[in-house]
Amino acid sequence: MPQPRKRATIREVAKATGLSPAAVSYALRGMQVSEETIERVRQAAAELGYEADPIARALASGRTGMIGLLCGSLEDLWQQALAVGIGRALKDNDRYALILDAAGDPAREHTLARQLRDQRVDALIVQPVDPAAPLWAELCEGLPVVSIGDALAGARAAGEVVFDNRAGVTLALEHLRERGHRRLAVLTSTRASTPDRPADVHVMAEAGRLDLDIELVTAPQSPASATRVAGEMLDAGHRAFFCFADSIAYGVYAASAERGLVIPSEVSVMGYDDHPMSGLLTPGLTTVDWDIDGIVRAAVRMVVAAADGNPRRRRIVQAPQLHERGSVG
Amino acid sequence: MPQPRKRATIREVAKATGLSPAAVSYALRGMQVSEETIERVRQAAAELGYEADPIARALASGRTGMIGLLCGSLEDLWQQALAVGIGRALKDNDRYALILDAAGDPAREHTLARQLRDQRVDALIVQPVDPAAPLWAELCEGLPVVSIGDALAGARAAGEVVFDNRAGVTLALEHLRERGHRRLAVLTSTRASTPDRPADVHVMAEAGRLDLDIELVTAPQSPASATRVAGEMLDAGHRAFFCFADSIAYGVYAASAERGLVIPSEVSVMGYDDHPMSGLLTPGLTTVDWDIDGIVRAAVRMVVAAADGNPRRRRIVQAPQLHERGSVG
DNA sequence: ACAATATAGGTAACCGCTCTCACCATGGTA
DNA sequence: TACCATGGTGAGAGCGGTTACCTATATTGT
Repeated sequence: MPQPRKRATIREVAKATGLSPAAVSYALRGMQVSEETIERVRQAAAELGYEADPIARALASGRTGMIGLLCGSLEDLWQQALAVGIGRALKDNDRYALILDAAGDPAREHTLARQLRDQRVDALIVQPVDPAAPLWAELCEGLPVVSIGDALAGARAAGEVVFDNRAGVTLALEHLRERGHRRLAVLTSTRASTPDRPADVHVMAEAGRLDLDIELVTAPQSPASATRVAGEMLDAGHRAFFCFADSIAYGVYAASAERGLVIPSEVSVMGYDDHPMSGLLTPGLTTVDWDIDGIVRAAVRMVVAAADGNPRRRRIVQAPQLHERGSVG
Repeated sequence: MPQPRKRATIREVAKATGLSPAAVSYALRGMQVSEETIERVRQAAAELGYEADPIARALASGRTGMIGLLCGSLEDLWQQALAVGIGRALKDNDRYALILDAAGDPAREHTLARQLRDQRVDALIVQPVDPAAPLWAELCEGLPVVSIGDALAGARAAGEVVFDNRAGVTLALEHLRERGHRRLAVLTSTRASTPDRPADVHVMAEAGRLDLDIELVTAPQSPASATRVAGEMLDAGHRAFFCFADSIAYGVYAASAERGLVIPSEVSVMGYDDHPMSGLLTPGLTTVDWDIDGIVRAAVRMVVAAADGNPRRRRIVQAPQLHERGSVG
């Protein structure tokens, strides 16, 4: 049984002002009515404590004013930072975000994405776990989608901020090579879990080019669980790491400390993504930096434009930058 | 203009099965209809690709199945961890969370809380910025609210997981005192920003009891900005810190490193909240631990029960624990 | 065999708002 | 004087479900 809603409805406001509900609706949104009527309605609404019901509004108009944000995996600190940044930026645009977490699971991503569409979000920002899913093509029909990270395969996205991961990988591997590391442990995250894992493929290709001896392992993104994997690699004799997320690199720090190994003299660590924390560690984590503020701004600008009905349909390719801080010896 | 929704409606399913819309509605929710009919409806729904529209459902029933999560300030890493944990735990309960961020602003908290209510969330978890706001009393009428952190003043909450901050403060200050620190810089967070800041008051009281010389400063919760404040205190000669959030403590680490000061031999740092990262630093951050998993479990259990209509109305007082890791010399 | 009770499903009134469309004053134009 | 834009306004039909209430039919008790 619906709980007793004591709130005023638009009909009561109509009655109070002697207007029709329709007129009130228009007045409150400042359309098609005279200034005088608007003022009268405002007054009455304030007195009755009337506020339009967003659910009813959504049902009738098909719009909500909300923007969906579907994160790939909030376990990753960088993605957390991204989500928080986007939330704040949207707030500055008088929009508000509905944040959901796919938890790295393509099936869940599928479910939640449709759920957001059904919630009538005006637009969607997504950091796809599986950018190749047919889902996206379906979703992009009738809902502006802005993707961050990878481009959506075969879908007409309303905007894309893609990371040039090939360049990022090259940057990282070349840096490690220059510093004299030939044998590397590469800890990839579950985030790059597209079917064929293009980033991993590129890692292998670059390894060939640079004459590197690589062991590739999948690690969970949470620092705590990454510590275990990192420990195993250290015990196996690895001393140089390329981690596909800064939060994984934190695990290498912890595992090294546990074993009394010093970074960077004994162990070298390279991160990826540049989380705000990375500069605070000792030594600072050398990492590949994606300009998180720029990404946030670009994505938000695109999504707001799209939600307002004028999509830019632009693709911005984000170039990586090597941020050297001293964790590679 | 509402975009063309090509989706099947309940009426189409009714037509296809030769039943009334009502019967279909019941069947899909497994009430009042025969097994056979249910199966028939399922079949037809699957064929038509029918899925109930959550908005329409919410409008008619006043329920959504969603649980609102209103965070005090997602800038704080600990609160991020809490939010992620709650999100996952709710997922395990087949519930899904709508996450919003008050950004430490009471006014925003006010707006968003009402917005969540208007969104018809079945229940609300809140980490109040201002637990004394009259808002809560209003909200608790007709919506189960579970609060984490502080108790809601004058409101009938559906559950409370309160932190015994007095005990936590005492624990921290006594530890620092035992280790021989008499002059302390206390960096409080904006999180405890209730009008009278009870935690701060207690700090001063305990300082008196323990004969401590305290300087109390407000610091932003983001590590990067906390670094600046910490630096100023270091430059002013402070060498012992009590930080009211681990993320602030990270700032002390960074500021110390910048100045070539070594923790714990030259600088002592005490945190508060035990973020997952804190164990990964070198040295590990000594902090006051709140058993985040326990909090998540308790809050989620309460909120799910309340959303299902059987509120427990319990108050759990969370006891702090000193987690010594070596950052206090 | 007949009243009493379940049980399945139909009817129709909502939920609170938006939006199309028809209507009605105006005042300017032919 | 008749005619047409013009722009404010009201009526009413949805939006896509849910639910209280009611009617048949099947089941049960005596």
